[in-house]
Amino acid sequence: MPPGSNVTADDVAAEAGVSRWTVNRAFKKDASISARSREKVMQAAERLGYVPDLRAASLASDRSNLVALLVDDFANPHKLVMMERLTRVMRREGWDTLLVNTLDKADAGPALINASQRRVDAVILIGLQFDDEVLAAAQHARRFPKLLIFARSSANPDTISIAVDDVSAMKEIAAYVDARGYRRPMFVAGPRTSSAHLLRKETFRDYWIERHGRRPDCVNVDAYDPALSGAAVEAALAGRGADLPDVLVCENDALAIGAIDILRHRLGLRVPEDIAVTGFDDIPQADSLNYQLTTYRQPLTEMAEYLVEVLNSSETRDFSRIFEGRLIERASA
Amino acid sequence: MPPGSNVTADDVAAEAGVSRWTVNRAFKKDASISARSREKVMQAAERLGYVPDLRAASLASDRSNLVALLVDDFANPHKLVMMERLTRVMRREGWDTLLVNTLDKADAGPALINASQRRVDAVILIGLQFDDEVLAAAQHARRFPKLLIFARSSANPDTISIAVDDVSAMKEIAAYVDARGYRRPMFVAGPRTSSAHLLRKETFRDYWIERHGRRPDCVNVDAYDPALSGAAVEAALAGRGADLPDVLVCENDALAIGAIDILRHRLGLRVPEDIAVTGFDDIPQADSLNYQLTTYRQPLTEMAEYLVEVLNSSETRDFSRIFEGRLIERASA
DNA sequence: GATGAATTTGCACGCGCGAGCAAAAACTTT
DNA sequence: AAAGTTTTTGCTCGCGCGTGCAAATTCATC
Repeated sequence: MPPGSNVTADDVAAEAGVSRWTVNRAFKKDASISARSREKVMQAAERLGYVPDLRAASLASDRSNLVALLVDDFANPHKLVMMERLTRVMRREGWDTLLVNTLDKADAGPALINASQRRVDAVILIGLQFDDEVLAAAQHARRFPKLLIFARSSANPDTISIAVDDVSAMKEIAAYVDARGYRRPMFVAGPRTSSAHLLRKETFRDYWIERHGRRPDCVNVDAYDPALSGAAVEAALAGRGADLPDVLVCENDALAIGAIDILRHRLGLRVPEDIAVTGFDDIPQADSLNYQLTTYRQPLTEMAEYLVEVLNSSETRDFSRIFEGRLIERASA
Repeated sequence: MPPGSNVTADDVAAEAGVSRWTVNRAFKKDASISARSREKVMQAAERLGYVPDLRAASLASDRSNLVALLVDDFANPHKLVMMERLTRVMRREGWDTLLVNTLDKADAGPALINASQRRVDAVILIGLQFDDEVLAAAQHARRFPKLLIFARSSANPDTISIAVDDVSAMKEIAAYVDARGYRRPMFVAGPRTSSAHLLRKETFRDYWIERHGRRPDCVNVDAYDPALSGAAVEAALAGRGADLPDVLVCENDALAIGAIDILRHRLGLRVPEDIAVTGFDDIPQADSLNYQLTTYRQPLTEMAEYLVEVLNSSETRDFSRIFEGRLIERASA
């Protein structure tokens, strides 16, 4: 079947002895059509190898059932987990996913325009949030789609955020670390982008200041990349002699894993005996024998299902919602 | 800008004082248009927030510039690397990516139909290949797109395979292991799917039989998932007492990493002193301090660039091509 | 079997843009 | 400045389907 020869609904209509509209109705979920003619149509379609053209459908109906997934951070294994969960749930509900690699920070705007040209119904950011400039670009885009932030909280009223409560989650981690008797924590933070991104770090800091009157040490990493995290931690600990922290509280698992590798293999320290480590996300590796990382799990499936609800809804209210995660206690802290 | 109000090329044309066709030409890369009117159009477009509608363009031109990326194996970290590389290169050249989660084996057919409804110009499989049944479904699909296999060789004449030479790569690994003096290898293989998939395993086996007259042990894992790999290796080694292999030759890094974790943390063995391990793919973790995995690297960027060439070409010859990879020697073997 | 209600089917029109050609405009050449 | 050449612009028609309504058919009821 060469690319040129397109079977259209008209062909199927002729084959089945019905009108073109009946053919297309046969492929709609709950269209007004009798079982008998649907059957006839389906058989004819099968014979001819017909499948409806979603481009045309989308053009005519002004709904694409397509969402853009913007990802800028492929070094973080958690992205893979989130992609899997999202695409699985979305596909089941008839939503397709446009994967857009936001090459770098400056590229977020063009990436958004790119998606906009396909007339996506929504744009999803996973694990990060829109810069204000990007948001402005989005608003300017001719067809302003829903802007969803998955697995990150955001205070921006123009976006819908589906995430766990960073504040209460981090408080739980802090309380856990505190209760375990650790007294010299160091926070390992990811890249500093805008506003709410710092929530976890600030929450931990505030907690510690309130309880112990001291501001915990902190190290910043430029990306959620285990290799970079390791390097940053090593640099931070170099030259401190015996004055080491007793626990590294990491903004997420990607950072934690890089830190653990460095502690063990470069600094010759044991985890958790010499330095404990906590993460966030509960990526698959966190549960591996090698890391046994104490971390915090978000209910991703539940969140993904809610996200699809939001996609399916035509209301325009603010759908932002906070989910309950839970601390996963393992050997690393 | 509410969803209903669409700015079309006509609006921009009026604003700029030109015809609609001039507007659309202004957005085409090398269209026949004067610099002056393109400038006029672009400014008008900017003012109105206009971006061309790719659905309509695709409908009219019969080219979508969209490819479907079928992924079924989100447990393998290498998928993330390949996705990044592919989307990066493709986007630069104006190709968008539809990420299709092939939920399970039986779902490959429906996934293909799904993609076909968006009239993708090509379907890419990464790291696995089409089952024969799926291929049949694809052929049946009304618009038969290019079928590409990325990072796996395939003998099927209807598909285009872009990969390294599994046979020579595995021979190189085998020779390396052999030269290092290992004599009791065990091959850790991934899921058995069709035909060429077994290439690595068979190549290693044949090499070993030829050189040493013995058939190496082998363990099969149901998916490229470190956790499953660990379990399978543990089961295979249980009850063998001191009769252990001296090297695990793994079909890829995902399997190797799971194996290493088990060897170290469950069986109390050292890598490579007690048992060495080799992988395939050179995923980021292979280079981590923790694993230092000897593995085989494919030239992914080069391969992705070639893939885009294939996409851009309108010829129909067989574009399959073999690339040169190289052995990355690290501490694990 | 006639009547009204409910279901099913058919259709005019439009979604936004591209191919390919003809008309117009802008340059060259003599 | 006229004629020829090249570049630029405008336009007809069609891509395949959805919306919303009217016509036709089927079903239920008495």
